[in-house]
Amino acid sequence: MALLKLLIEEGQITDPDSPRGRLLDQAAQLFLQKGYERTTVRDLASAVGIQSGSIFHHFSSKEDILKAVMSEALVYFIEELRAAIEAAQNPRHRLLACIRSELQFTIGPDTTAVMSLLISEWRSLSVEAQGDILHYRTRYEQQWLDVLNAAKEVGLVDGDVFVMRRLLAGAIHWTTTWFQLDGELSLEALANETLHLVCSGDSQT
Amino acid sequence: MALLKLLIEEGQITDPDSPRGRLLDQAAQLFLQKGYERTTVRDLASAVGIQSGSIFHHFSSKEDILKAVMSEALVYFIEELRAAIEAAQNPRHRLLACIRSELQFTIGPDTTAVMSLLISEWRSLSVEAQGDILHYRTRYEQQWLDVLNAAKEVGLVDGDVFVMRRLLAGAIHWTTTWFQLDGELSLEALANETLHLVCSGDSQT
Amino acid sequence: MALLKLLIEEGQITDPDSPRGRLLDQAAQLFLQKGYERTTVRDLASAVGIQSGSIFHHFSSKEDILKAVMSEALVYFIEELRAAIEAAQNPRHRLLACIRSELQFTIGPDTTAVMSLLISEWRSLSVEAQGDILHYRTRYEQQWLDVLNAAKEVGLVDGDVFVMRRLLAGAIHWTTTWFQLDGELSLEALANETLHLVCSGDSQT
Amino acid sequence: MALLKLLIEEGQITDPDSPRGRLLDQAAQLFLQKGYERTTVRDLASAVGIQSGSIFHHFSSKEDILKAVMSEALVYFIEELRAAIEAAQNPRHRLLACIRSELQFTIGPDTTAVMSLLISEWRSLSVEAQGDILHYRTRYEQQWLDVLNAAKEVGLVDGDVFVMRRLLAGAIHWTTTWFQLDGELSLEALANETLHLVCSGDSQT
DNA sequence: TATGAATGAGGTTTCATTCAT
DNA sequence: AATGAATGAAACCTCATTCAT
Repeated sequence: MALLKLLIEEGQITDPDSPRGRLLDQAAQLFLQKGYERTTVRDLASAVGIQSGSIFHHFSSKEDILKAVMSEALVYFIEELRAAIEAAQNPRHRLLACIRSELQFTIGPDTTAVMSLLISEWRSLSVEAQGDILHYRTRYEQQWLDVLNAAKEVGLVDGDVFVMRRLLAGAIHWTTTWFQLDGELSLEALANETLHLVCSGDSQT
Repeated sequence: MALLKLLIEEGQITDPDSPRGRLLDQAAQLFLQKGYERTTVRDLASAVGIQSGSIFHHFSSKEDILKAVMSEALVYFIEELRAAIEAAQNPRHRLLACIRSELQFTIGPDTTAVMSLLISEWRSLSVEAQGDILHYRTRYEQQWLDVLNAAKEVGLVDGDVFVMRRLLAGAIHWTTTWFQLDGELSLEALANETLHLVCSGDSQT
Repeated sequence: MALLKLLIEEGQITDPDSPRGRLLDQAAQLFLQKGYERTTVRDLASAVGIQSGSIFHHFSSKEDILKAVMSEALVYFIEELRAAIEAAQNPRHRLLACIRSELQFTIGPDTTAVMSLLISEWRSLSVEAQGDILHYRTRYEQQWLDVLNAAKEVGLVDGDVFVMRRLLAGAIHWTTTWFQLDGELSLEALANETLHLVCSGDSQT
Repeated sequence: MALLKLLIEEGQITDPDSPRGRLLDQAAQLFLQKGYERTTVRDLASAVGIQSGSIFHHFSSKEDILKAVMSEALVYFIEELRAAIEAAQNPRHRLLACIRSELQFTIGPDTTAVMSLLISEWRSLSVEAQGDILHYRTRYEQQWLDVLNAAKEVGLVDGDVFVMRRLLAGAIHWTTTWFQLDGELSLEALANETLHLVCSGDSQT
């Protein structure tokens, strides 16, 4: 939260109380609910309470909105992940922090829409736009790989770290289709269960 | 393959050499490549080499095509999964058979498009159509759950089987984003690696 | 009835038991019910129990069907009207015969659809086709005018016979919107009431 | 005229100088000339001088245009008829007022298209739309019936008023097919002639 | 900044008609 | 005579985007 405010102040993320920010929020919701293509600029405008023409004072095109949603989400995820990793004290905790953070992004109350969009609407971007966003994704993934490599070096996990990252990514992203935050399984428990997928670990230090 | 021919003869799956079948094949490819919404019926018609109006002799609407792609795929997956399970000789092999089959559907050369569509274009169906297709999905999932429950009874896996199925589903479906059939990792090796995610197994009987 | 058979034998009207005749019958029903434009060739084919392509063995176009329905109806109406006039014994009865006949065409059980079509779908004909059919209409109207002129000569009616014919035509055609054959008012009573519109007559000889 | 302006100011009828109003005017002309089905939205758009897509800013569908034409016409007819009846001083004059008004709607220069449409394109409305419009028609007809019943009470006419109304409606509507405003017969004379159809009148007070 | 009417390209779908079988 | 798949023009309608106000 504090981190989010900082990023807003720095101008890296749009203030959610500004018209542009409200637009981005609603866009994330609607794009996820109905899909990018099936969401019309009019839908979006009326969700925000403005006229459709007015949207183009804030964004140059509909795709520009999707790009902004994605890139701002990634900026935030990158920073949040960095902070979580830094706060952890050993390779195992750092790996758990990655898992917990990504689960949080995926199924936590505030970011679930944008996280899912990154995956579900990737093809809705033009090739050029994909290139722009890929930049951010690479930076995000690099942090995961660093943590996994470190875990491998101390024998916490073994096997191909690329494959491992991908199996984990799949398992985590998929939670969006079934996990209920208010269900019996807590996010923390799920994070632990997910950690066990890759490190059949013993003591939980 | 033999199974596929049987289903075609029984009329449960459209003959891929018929006009309707060619349409379904191309639709699966295009819907996956460009997305359902961004694929126009004109695209589809020209991919098959007919006029756009002619499509509506075979299907009553564009959505009807997507429904047919999905339901025929599921009919095939259900039968293929059943056969694979029946051919396996113990709970461990049956679970491996499930994993291998679903990996095969996901990244094997013939079915990858339709398997991915089932997930990526689910929201493109109207609610009614979703209900129709859900029928098939439920039958498919039930086979997985039966196998996982049997595995749990003999102590092969432990934990919540629903959660386990879902983590596995996520991991497997995600392979579509990264796995290369002609890469270093074989499908069989990946299946084994995936099995280890849930059963930290011992003897590989 | 006897007259109808005669006309069929003479080939002036298509035998209603032939495929062509069944097509014409159904066409009249459907064109009236749904309108010519909203009736598709497929509707028509399936009403008759054949395939849409087969219709074009009997008629060269959809409009050709409408033309045939109209011209055959007029051929029959002309002859029926002539017979009714000839059977009547004085100017008053001849006028009543005209009224009764036209009411019969309009609301009688067998001809109501085709009679209404002549009016409601007139604009659906191309200009050329209108010219063709107008021929028949003129012959039909001439018989009315002859009877009205004769009635005027004996002082039965007065005023402009053209105007009178048109007021009567309107009143009679309009019955199609409200008259119930099985209601309280008989067709004969309605004919008499209609006659009174133009000849405030006395004795009902 | 004054009445029309009032209704426009009240918002019950669209201002004919607004884009929507121009659209309605042209629609009435074209629907009558070519028929609703044969009039395309492009025809309509080009008659008004806009692009076909722009029509859908004003109406949600083509049928919506037809509905609006009909309901606005009826709103006007209802009010005009009411005013005409109120201005007349005795039952005979009130009946004449009804006849004259309806003749005016039918063959008068401004309303002839919409009046005819109400009859000729009724079947082009969906069943639901017919229900909506029927509302207005009923209110219009009730005024006629009230006047006819009052005329019957004072012995001006006799017979079934429903039948009488329908014979009159038929005769009046039919004038659209033959009456020429600039011909020998004046509208006033025709109104009187029509009145005589039902009340074989005496003194012409 | 905001509006909202207008654009115009392009989408899905319809349907009379053709023609090889 | 009949079939029914295919045609292809044209229908209604959608929607991102523009622009005068």
